[in-house]
Amino acid sequence: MGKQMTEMLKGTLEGIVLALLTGSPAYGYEITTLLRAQGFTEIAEGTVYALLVRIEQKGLVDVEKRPSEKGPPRKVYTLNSLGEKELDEFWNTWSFLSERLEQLRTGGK
Amino acid sequence: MGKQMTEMLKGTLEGIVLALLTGSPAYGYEITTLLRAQGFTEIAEGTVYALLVRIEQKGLVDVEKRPSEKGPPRKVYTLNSLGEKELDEFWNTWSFLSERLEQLRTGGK
DNA sequence: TTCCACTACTTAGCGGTACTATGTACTAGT
DNA sequence: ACTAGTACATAGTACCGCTAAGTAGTGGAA
Repeated sequence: MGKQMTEMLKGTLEGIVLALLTGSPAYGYEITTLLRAQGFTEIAEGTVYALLVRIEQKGLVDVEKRPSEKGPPRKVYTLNSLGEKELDEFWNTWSFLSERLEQLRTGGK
Repeated sequence: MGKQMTEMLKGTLEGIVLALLTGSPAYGYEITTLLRAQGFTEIAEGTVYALLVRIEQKGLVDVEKRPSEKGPPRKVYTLNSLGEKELDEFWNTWSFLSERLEQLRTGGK
């Protein structure tokens, strides 16, 4: 992964994962493949699992363990109300930053 | 500063400063006030100076010391060709991330 | 049956960046 | 003499993504 992207993902990756969870619960391995399908081809597996531990400890998601047909049991994450609130704030923060940057790019000093 | 914003600025603040420097050189204190005027009201002074040291050491800017009418001498930073190249890459990285997030926000799973 | 690939999760240690807090130094106004 | 504003510097901290390595289960190829 490029260094720029690595740094830029700090703070946004959590929002991306929370956004992925809206509406449809998912488990770690699934989220990793989802991210890769979305273009984040170089996201490290460990990064995702560590992030999931974090958002679980922050109480943003509910977790349920389910058996898998092929491999160890899955940990399925569901966005809860606290998580939705956090996601809302994320979008606000993102919008602010995004607007400033768009302004900067189009020459608005 | 909100924690979300703090994390999200990682990787983008450098790009923002480089963008601010395109066309018009500036010194640290000036850059800090410019950032605050753009809405980044809680950017810490120390953050900016540390960032300037970094981009100077990476060779992205040229530096010139100029006396000030009111206070210690200023260090004026000018974006050089390497800096412009870095800024280009920054915009590419930003565009990629921005597009993915916009897609996520508008329900595109 | 041994080996490999895929699925699925975990964790210790590292590097980079923004923040906190504090300090230095110079000028001008009260 | 004191304060506010200008201007820069830096040691220490926290957070987060990456690297690397591991554990555990299933199924197919050799």
